[in-house]
Order: sequence, then C-alpha cells, then structure tokens
Amino acid sequence: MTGIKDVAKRAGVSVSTVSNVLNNKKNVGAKTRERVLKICEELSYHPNVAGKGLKSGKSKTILFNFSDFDRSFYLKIINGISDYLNDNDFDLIICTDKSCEKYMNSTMTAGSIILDRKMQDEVLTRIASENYPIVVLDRIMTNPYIKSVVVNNYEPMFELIQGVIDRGYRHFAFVGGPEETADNKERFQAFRDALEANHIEFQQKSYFAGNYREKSGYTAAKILMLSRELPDCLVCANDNMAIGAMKAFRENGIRVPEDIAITGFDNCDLAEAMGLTTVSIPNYERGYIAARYLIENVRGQRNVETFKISAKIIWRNTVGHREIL
Amino acid sequence: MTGIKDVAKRAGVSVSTVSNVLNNKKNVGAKTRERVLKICEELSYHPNVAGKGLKSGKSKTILFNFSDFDRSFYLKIINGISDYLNDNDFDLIICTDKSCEKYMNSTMTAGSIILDRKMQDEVLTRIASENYPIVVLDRIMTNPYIKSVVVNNYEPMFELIQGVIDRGYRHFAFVGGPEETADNKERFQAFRDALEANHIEFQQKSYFAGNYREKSGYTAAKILMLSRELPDCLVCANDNMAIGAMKAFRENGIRVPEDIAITGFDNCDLAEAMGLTTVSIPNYERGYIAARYLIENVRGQRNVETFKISAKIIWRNTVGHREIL
DNA sequence: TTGTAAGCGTTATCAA
DNA sequence: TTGATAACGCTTACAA
Repeated sequence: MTGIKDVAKRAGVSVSTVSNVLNNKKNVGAKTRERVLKICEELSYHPNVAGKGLKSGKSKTILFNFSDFDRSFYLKIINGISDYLNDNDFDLIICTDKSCEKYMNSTMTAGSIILDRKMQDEVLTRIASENYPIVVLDRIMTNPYIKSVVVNNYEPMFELIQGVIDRGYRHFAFVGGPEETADNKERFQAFRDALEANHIEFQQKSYFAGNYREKSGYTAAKILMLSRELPDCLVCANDNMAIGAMKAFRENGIRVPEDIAITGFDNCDLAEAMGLTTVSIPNYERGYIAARYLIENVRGQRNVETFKISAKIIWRNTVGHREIL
Repeated sequence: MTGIKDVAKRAGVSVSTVSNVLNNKKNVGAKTRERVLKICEELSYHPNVAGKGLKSGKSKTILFNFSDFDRSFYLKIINGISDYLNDNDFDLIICTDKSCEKYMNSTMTAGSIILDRKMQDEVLTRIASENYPIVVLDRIMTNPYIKSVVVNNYEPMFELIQGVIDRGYRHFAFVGGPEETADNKERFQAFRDALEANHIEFQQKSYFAGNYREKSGYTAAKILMLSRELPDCLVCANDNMAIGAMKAFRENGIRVPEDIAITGFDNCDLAEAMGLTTVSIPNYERGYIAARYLIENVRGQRNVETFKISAKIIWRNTVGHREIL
C-alpha cells in the first residue's frame, strides 16, 4: 500500500509537507504543492482513513445503521441521506449489524443515524457525546447529543380511520406491529381514538399482534377467517402485513374491498401495485433531513429537539363504500 | 473515548496484557484475564478498529459496494452476504459511493464485494492484491486477486424467448439496459440468437436503449405506441423497465397480454404483484456465494475462477397464447 | 516555506 | 506470566 511516506520520498519533501498539501494548508509553496499533487496522482495515493481518524479524531464519514431486510423503502432513506452527505462533502457507510458499535466513535465516523431497533437506547446514550452526535429515526430519546426524527403517525392514522368510517365501515380489526415500538403504539392509539370519537366499540379479540412482516399479516388474516364473522375492515400497522393479509384473503376467495376492506401504512412500492389504501411516508425526505440535522450537530450547532415529519393518506381501492345499514 | 490504556490502568496491568487478553493469547494468567475482562465490561470498552487495523494490517470487516437505488433486490444480496459473514465472524459495511475506495485497503477492510458499475475495472485491478482480494458481481474480470460471480443470463433468456415463440408470438421489440454491461449484452445476444434459431427477423428499429430504470421502459413503450403497429411481444432486459412499459400501455388502454405480451428479467417483488413473466435471479444466494468466495480468498485459499449462478424462468400472465395465423 | 518529532489506539517483539 | 517499546499512517505544534 502506498503511503504518505512514499509520496514524500518521491517528491523529495517531508511527510508534513505532503500532509499540508493534501489538507489545503496555505503554508506550502506553489511549485511544491503542484509537484506533490502530481506524484500523488502518479502513485494513485489515497490517504489512509484509519491513520487520519486516529490522529485527528475527526472523520468525514457518517454511519447509517439499519437491519430489517423485509422493508425495501430503506433504500429511499439511504438515497436521501446519501444525497445530503454528497452535497456536504461527507461520506456514508452503512452497517446492518450490532457490530456497527465498532464504527461509532470519532476516529472512525463523525456521527451516526440509527434506524435499527436492536440498537438499544442505553447503548446509544453511552456512545453519544459532545463530539459524537447521533440521530435516531422512529424513536424518541431525550439526550443532549441525540436528535430524534420521527414520523407523525397519529394524525394521518386518525384521519384515515375517520375516512374509512365516513365511507360506511363499522366493524374493525387491527394487526399491530412490534408492541414496544413507538410508531406502532402511536398508530394503534390513533386507531382507538378514532373509533372512540365515533362511538364504535373495539374488542381486544380483534387485535392481532404482528411484527411488521408480511407473514404475520397473512397469519392474522387466516385466524380472522376462522371466526364466525369477518369485520368490515382490517387495519394494519404497516403495508407488509396488509399485503400478507390481502394474499390470505385472495387465496380463500374473499374479495377486497367487497367482503373486507384493508388499510396499510408506509406506501411501499408494492402498495401502489396492489392498490392498497395506505399512508405515505416521505422516506427520501426522512433520510435527507436526518442527515442534515446530523451534520449540523457534527458542526457544533446543537439542536436535538425532536423533529416530526408528516405523512399523508393515499386512498386506493382496498377501501370502497359500504352501505350503511 | 475509553481506550486500552484506561483498562490497563484500572486493572493495574500493562496495555500489552490487556491486548493479549482480548486477543485470546495464552500467555496470560487466569486471574489476570478474568480481572481484565471484568474491567472491560465495566468500562464498556470496545477496541478501536482504526488502531487495530493500522497496526495489524488485518481487519475482520468486509466492504460491499453498490449504488443503484432503483433496484431493491439489492437488499436480498446484502441479506445473503450478511448471513454468511455473521456465521464466519466477519462484519459488513456497505458503501454506496465512489468514496468507498478509501475503505478498500487492508487496514480498514479484509476485502470487498463490488456491484456498482461505476467502480472501474482499472481501479479494482490496482487495488486488488495478495492480501486484498475482491469479488465482483455482474462482470467478468481476469485478475489473480479478483473473483467474478455472474448470473448465467444467456440460457434462461434463450429459453424464455423460445417459450414465447412456442406460444405463438412472432413480432418482437427489445428494451435494453446500459449497453456496456455484460449482463445486458448477454441478454440481448440470447434474445437475438433465439429469434435467429427460429428464422424470425429482428430489425434495429425495434431495439430501444434503456438504462434499467422504470422510466426508460415507460418511455420506450410510449415511443412504441407512436409507430404504426405494435409488436406481439416486448422483451425487456429487466423488470423495472418491463413494469414501466406495462404502466405506459395500461395508461393508453392497451391490454397485456391480449394486445401485447411483456417479459422482464430479475423477478423483483413488484414482478410478482404485477404478474410479470420474468427470469428469477437467486439474489440471496448470489450474496451468500460472493461472501463465501471472498472469505475463502481472504483466508489465502486462492480461487478466482469465474462462478456462474443459474436463473430460472417464471411464467406469469403477461405472456399468453397467440393464435398462429 | 519546509522539516522534525510527538502522539492517536492498537499489536508484536523481545526482554524481564 | 508480564511489561517496555517500536511501529502502523497520519496530523499538528513547533523549530528551523
């Protein structure tokens, strides 16, 4: 591997001069600078990030952490993050593992954006510091060095349910996501509140605990079909589960929305193709905004107030109009 | 940041002892080892990978590079890579940029898996070495330190077209991907050869140059609709473009497959939902295999013979049966 | 304008 | 069984 020493030797200067050239310091003569640059080119020299970070404690790389392979909209978040970072001269590395803890320090990266729920609050609290800011997505934390960027789930879900009720639906079932997650709690609460506001009763037996994966929606629908009567509408805490449920119904000859209406949450690619009524989360923007706040914090501009991003309802044909009896 | 020195001081031993404990060397007394381990826990100490890599020139991390945000099946590849690496005690970082060159050296990572076409052959050739093996996906390179893992596009594409012809279709148009890519070339060649084998003529004006993105398939279909007569079947070099074309036809009241048949390539999630006849590429396996070969090469077991992975045809309803006149 | 040298967090060598 | 020390590639005082 060619290092700064090789360049220095070849250029007939000291390593510090090479370093100064590469870091655009002004204390270097024009001809020297030029010569050094040419040699770097010739040797196709790239400064070693390990050495750099180790010495300076400053990195121009941001870490993004996620893991749930089922949910492809993450690509859009990455896209948003990536675009902002490119414009601001930062690099991005992505880590899908708990192992990313290794990279969460100022010699390796300048800060992190965390999406994976498996990264625990306490770990993040320990790591975050004056010179290692963190942005968390989809959870709210209060810590002087951690900024939360969350989707406003409550209002669009409430509005969605109200809209479904306005279309004549009265009997509901709900497929929830992982119970500990803030977004699932919020979505369910909005659902409950909307029913209550309309004096519609909801029974615990109509709640199905899922895990945001398609399979769990499929299973919930299967169980539902065993009961004496189907609800009018199955509300799912995300699209994957809604799609799973649609498949289960379709396989059993139950028509959507004639026999049962279905709603999701996320507006993933498949939701469009399958005509699923859902709530659209602006994922690209979510990534972009997360990156922006992180960089601001990296630059010392403390701002850790929770940021709520809004989502909007997309009406498609898994919800129809039901005759009010 | 707590470092090895802090641990050493607290434990009342030297840094080398701490290092020896953490690297499971046998030259450490049992009680010392235990004490050191306890302190590491207390301080929640994690060795700094930068220092480690710098000194040892050995890393337990693999780099995966990709960039095309439109193609969500990449997640499956990542999933495959990730699973293999986990089982073999390696970590994964993912980089979506040209900037990944920074991480492609033995102090940072042990090797790379490259998917992004923007990483040029010559750059890879320069970087790959005895102790920095590389695996490239979707392109063939001959280099003692670079292994190619490619999909066998030719045979399934030939077979697909033969099948379409057997179903009575005779007039074809083709939407190609980026012309320089090996997979696009192979897919188009197979298409041509299949037509030729059946004495079906193909005119250059029926070739549309796309870029693997949905938009380019959409555009090709739009242009096609301006011509006097539609072909029987539009063959697309990948699913995204096929889906774009389907949308364009649907918007203009042209029925698939009654008015025109469509085929894709990839079997992405949407392909299933939209009933697209296509070729299924085993993406998870592709990632898994790439990781396996990379690790083998990292471990010194030279093996850079090109590996071809096979794909299979999925018949769905965008291809029907046409009356042979 | 340039060079010398210390030090970032590790591991490896060698001496104790 | 342990510890002192050099070295990895780089940046940054500070000296020249």
